[in-house]
Amino acid sequence: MRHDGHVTGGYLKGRIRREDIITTAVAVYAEAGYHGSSLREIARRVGITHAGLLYYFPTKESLLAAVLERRDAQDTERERLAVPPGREALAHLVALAEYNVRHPGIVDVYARLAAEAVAADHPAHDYFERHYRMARDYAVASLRVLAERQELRPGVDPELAGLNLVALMDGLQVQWLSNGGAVDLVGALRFYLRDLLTVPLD
Amino acid sequence: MRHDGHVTGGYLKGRIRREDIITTAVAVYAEAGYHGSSLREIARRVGITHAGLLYYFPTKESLLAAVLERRDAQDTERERLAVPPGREALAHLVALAEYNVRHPGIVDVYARLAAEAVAADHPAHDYFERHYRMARDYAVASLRVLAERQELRPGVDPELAGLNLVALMDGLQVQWLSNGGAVDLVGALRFYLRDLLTVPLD
DNA sequence: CCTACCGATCGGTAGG
DNA sequence: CCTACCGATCGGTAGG
Repeated sequence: MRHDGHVTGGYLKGRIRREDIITTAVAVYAEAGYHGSSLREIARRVGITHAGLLYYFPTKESLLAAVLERRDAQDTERERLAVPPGREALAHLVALAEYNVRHPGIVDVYARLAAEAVAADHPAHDYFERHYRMARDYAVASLRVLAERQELRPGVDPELAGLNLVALMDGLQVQWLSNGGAVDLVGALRFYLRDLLTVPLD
Repeated sequence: MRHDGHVTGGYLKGRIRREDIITTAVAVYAEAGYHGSSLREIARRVGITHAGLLYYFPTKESLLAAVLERRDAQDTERERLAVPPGREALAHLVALAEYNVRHPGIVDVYARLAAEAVAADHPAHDYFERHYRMARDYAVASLRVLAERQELRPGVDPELAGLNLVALMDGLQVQWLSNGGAVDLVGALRFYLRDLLTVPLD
C-alpha cells in the first residue's frame, strides 16, 4: 500500500504496460510496416520515452516477436483452431475472414509484415514460413476429409486447392486493403468454396 | 570526339546511366522494399555518390516512379497486352507466371511494393490501385468471353472468378517467395484455370 | 521508468 | 557528376 492509498499489485502494472505497448505497436506496424516504425513513435503514443520502452522490450526485434506471439494466441483462442480439419474448419475460415473485414487494422499489419518477411533475413521470416505451412496443411487436410466423403467436386485436387485457398485469402486481403474495402472479400471466398464443394457450407 | 578518341554520344551516356540506376533500384527494392532502400546504397552499386544519383532523379520518389513506369512498359511489350480479352489472354497470364518463376527478383520487388503501397499515403499507392483494377477488369472480361461461348463451367461467376484469379496469382507469389520456391506456383495456377474451363487452355 | 548521450544513417542542398 | 554539408531520425546504452 502506497501513501496515496493505491495498490500497485506487484507486477500487474508492468504486465498491463507491456500489453499496452504491444497493442500500440500493432497499430503503428499497420501504418508503417515493421522497418518503417520507430520505437520513439510507439513510445510516444504509449506516453513514455523510447528508452522507457526499451526497459520492457530490450530490442526492436523483441517487440515484434511479442506482437506475433500475441496474434497467434488470439487466433487460437478466437477460432479455436483445435477444431479438427474438415467441413467445420472451412466454415471457421469464412468466419475468420468476416471478422477480419470488420477489423481492417489487423489485416493491415499482417499483410504488410508478410510481404516484408519475404526477405530471408527479416526477423519475422521464419514465423511466416511456419504460419503459411501450417495454414496450407490445415486447408489440405480439410479438403481431403471432404474428398473422402464425396463432398468435393470431381477433379478437384485437395493439395492444389488447399494451396490455392490460402493464397486466395492472402491475395484478396491485399486487394481489399488497396482499394479501401470496395472488393467483396467474403463474397469471393464463399464463391470459391461453394464452387469447390458438392454440399454447400451453410 | 574527345582527346581519348571516345565519342560520348551526346545524351546517350546519360540515358544509359539512367537505365543503369533504375535496374539497380529494382534489385535493391527487392531486397529491402522501397522505404528500406537508401539512395546511397543504390548509388554505391552503380558506382556514383548519392548526390550524383540525385542529379538524374531529383528525389527518392521520382526514382520509384521511373521503376514503375519501366515495369509497365516491359510488361506491355513482353506480353503484348494489346491481345484482346479472351482465351488467349488467359494463356498469356500463365506464360507471365512462368516467366516470373524464372525471374524471382521481379516478383520480389512487386510483392514488396504492393504490400507497402497498401498505405494510402505511399507514393506507389495510386499506381497499384490502378494496376489491380486493370488486372481485374482484364480477367473478368476474358472470362465473360469464355462464358458466352459456353467454355466456362456452369455456375462460375465471371466477376468473382476474375477477382479470385488476380488475388490467387498475388497470393501464390508471396507463398512462393516465402518458402524459397518450393510451392508449385505455375501448377497451382494451371489447376485453377483448368478447373474453371470446360475446354482446356492448351 | 527518465535524461542525456552515442555513432550511424537518412534525403536533400549548395556550389562547383 | 563530386565534395561537403545540413537537420532529422534511428536503435541502443549509461547511469541513475
